[in-house]
Amino acid sequence: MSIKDIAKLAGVSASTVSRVVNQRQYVKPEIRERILALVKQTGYVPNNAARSMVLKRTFTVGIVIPDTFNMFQRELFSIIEHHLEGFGYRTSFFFVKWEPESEMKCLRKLKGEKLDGIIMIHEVSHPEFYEYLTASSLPVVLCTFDRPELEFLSIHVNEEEGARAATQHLIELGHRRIGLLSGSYFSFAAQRTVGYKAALEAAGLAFDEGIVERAPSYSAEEGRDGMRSLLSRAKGLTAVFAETDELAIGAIRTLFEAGLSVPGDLSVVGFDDIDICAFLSPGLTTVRQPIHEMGKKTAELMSALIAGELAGVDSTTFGFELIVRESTARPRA
Amino acid sequence: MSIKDIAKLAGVSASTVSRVVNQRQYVKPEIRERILALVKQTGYVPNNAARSMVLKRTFTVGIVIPDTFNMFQRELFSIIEHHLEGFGYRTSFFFVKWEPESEMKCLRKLKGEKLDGIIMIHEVSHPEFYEYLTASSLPVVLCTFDRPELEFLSIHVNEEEGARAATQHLIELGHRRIGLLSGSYFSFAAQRTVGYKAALEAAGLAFDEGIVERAPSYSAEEGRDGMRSLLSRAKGLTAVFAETDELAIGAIRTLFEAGLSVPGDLSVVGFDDIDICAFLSPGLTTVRQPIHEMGKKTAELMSALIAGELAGVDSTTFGFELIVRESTARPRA
DNA sequence: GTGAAAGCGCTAACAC
DNA sequence: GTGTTAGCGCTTTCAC
Repeated sequence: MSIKDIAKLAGVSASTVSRVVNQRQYVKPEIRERILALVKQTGYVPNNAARSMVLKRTFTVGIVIPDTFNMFQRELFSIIEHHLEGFGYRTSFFFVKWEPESEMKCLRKLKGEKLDGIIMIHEVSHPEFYEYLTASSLPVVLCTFDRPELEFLSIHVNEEEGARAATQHLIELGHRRIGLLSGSYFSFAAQRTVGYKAALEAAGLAFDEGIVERAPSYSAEEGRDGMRSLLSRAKGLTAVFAETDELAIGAIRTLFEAGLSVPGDLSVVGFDDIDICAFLSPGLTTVRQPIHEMGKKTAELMSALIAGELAGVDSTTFGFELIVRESTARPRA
Repeated sequence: MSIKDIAKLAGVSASTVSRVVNQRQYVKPEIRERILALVKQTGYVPNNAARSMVLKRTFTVGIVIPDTFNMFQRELFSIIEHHLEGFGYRTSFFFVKWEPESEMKCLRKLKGEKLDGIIMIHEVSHPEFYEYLTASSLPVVLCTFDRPELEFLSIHVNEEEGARAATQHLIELGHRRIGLLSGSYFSFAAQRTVGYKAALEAAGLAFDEGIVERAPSYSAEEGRDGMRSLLSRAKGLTAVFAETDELAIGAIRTLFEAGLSVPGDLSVVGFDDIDICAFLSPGLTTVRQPIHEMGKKTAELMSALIAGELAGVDSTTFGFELIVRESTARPRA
């Protein structure tokens, strides 16, 4: 079923069908109705490829996301997809591993799709990637991180302050020896670590590398292993700040295996507030990112960027919310 | 950067560039090298839209998935995506809500993309959807469910037997009053319920609607609420079989809130073995679907279907594995 | 109001 | 071996 078939059936030219389908002016109501009926009856849908060839745009936004995306990113991309759809854009996902070859492969795919814009929910390592993004002058929004030196618009939470608040919460409960479970690669890890240090410093507590564990990634598995390592070498901990909820979940698992109770023996705080946090037992105290607002804003920025409506378009740093559940308590006397 | 630009730079025709890019025969090595160098230097990537117009195929497989996809489905689609890529196919996701309008919108999108094949990780309700799939004679694979009456290829686990094994495990531990937390819409819920009943029957236990709760969906939230309802009206339960892990996680949350311990006061079994199960405290006893094999097989079937290599191509019912962790134990004496 | 014609970037059949 | 040509399905001038 092509536009020509519809035209033939309606006894008009393809141009007229195109006008009707794209809601243009200047079509006799009678003919419009006839065509609309035919479209409905045949189930005709225009071919996107042909359409984007002539329009030189695809109405598609690419979202680059780690192939091991976690629940936080999963929720985020659903939200972005939803809002983008509201603006009339389709969404295309590009899963990339933390490897230069995977990033370059992703870049090739990106180019082949002739996207209208690109949203990065993933920090890539290869400079060539960002160079292409800049050189292509494609609309780009970084979501959940920033590269201030690169002049891309960015949507993210105040990572440092969030981590500071999480750590301060533990300090206020009376904890003095607070372990840190951190990750690698992504800038938010470094920022959350800065916040952790700031809270310690403000309370007059010394930063101790001996109670810091830097995991290679951010999964529950890494959290479990990282906590094992921490437990074996860092004595006297009464609390742990894990830089993501999944690290926290893994850490709690290790404590469970060691026969330690949370928060009885150790308090644990996470970061992100993924859906599952509220359903764990005990519920996880964590730092909530305003994921809905962030996703909505990301889609709005992208839409404005594509439309060239640059008034009021700017990066936004969102506030966080400390969600106190049951995984934190005063240390045992 | 189009093929003509490259052709001009290389001093050859577009056809020659096309031959080189698509690795066809009959190009003088010297010219081939020149073009390859130019491609690399300019970062030229062919335009997919133009390519698929003339080839009349997109090298893209659509995956239809619920917009609220859970961790099991999330893992599954990553696996399928990975294998499909190995076969040279791109993947395009279509998120659909459990609403007729959403399904029809999805169908329109599907048509506009001119896909090479469609994988359903989601049972839709609208008959028109399946009718289109059949009428279009597009390769289709149903993954994680079946519609025997529809003649599509299907990849799924033996739901009934898995549920039977889960329930039998509880019975063997000595449980006699085993609640059921079920869901709606999807056929696996009904199948798992059948397995639950079969196990009861085999043990000479009566099926009691009074200890069955049917949630509207399958999230942890529904599990929490369903368990609340069950707890208030079904007295004397010593165990619960939840038809998905997420329902089980929510159920455990309710028990925690009620001051009941798992497995001390109640045993809980889930189904699917999503990643997080092993990291919960206590670890969740559950029925593991061979997700990697299922995803791989789905991609293989799709690839074979597209290539028209129909030898040995058939639906497969996979076996399961009962994973006993810490959420199940003998009932209190 | 409507149709004819051109062209988007690419590939394949055919000519040379 | 290589170039010329036609055409995929669509939209948009530009005539009429």
